[in-house]
Amino acid sequence: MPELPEVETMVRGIRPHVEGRRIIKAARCRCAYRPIDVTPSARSIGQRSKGQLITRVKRLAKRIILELESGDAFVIEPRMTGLMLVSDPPDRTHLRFEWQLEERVEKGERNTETLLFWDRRGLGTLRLYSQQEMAEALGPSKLGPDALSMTLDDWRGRLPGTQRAVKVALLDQKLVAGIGNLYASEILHLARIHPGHPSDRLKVPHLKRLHAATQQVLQTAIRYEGSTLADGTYRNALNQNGSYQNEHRVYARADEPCPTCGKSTIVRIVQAQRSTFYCQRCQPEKW
DNA sequence: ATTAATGTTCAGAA
DNA sequence: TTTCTGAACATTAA
Repeated sequence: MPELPEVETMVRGIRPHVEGRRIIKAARCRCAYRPIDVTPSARSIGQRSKGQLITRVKRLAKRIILELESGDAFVIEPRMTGLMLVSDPPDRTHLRFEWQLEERVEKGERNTETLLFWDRRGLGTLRLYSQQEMAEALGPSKLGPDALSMTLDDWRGRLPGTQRAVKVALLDQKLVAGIGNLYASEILHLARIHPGHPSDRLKVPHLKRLHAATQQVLQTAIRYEGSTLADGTYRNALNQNGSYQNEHRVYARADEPCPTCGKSTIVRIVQAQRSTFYCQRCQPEKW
């Protein structure tokens, strides 16, 4: 499920193929399933973006942003199973959106001319925003600071504002943006914090560890190009597996020995209707 | 053959 | 106000 590291990997993967290139055509794919949720209408998106130069490709939290010379920007939310590809897709039945790009020859090589959005479950969304709409849709009232830009002071300023369990708070994109279910468990294990700990009762030493663990887990996961889980859904821009799943400390490792202490086994609990994995010895409830 | 589970986000309820 | 629940969806495992 694309979280921050997976989306960052997609962005890095498509950037050299897409940035500085002109859009010939942007259109929804006729898909065997329900068409992708787009705003404004697919026709309007096609008209407004046709002929536009893609000036910059960037990531914000779990979203991919394609900035155009007009000031408009595509904002793509992969949600559960969406992928941005510059290669052959896993199949054609789940293709949702396609950008045909102007051909370009670089160093004697012909680069990809098509950018694809592929989405098996179809929960992903695509928007074409004006600058003002962007500021509104991605502003502080909708989205907290990006997880990688969070400073210790940001953590100290934001977590005490809620009594919710820290694992649940980490999933709140208004509080901190980019962390999802998988990395929340990984970060808390590295930080040695119990997932049920009330956010507003975390002390400064915990917040320091949380800050450091967030940086370490997300940066490392980006180096490994994200996590491809057992269902094999997530792939990078070239339709290749990530490899951070081999480094997971706790996620989906119930009943396996804890990689830190080797004595306890990882347990699975449910919080806010989602799985949480942790070590009862390394992440004690009280200390 | 049904049913549950998967996890992100939003709308609407508690 | 804050927190929680269910729905959207396709696919797989039980």
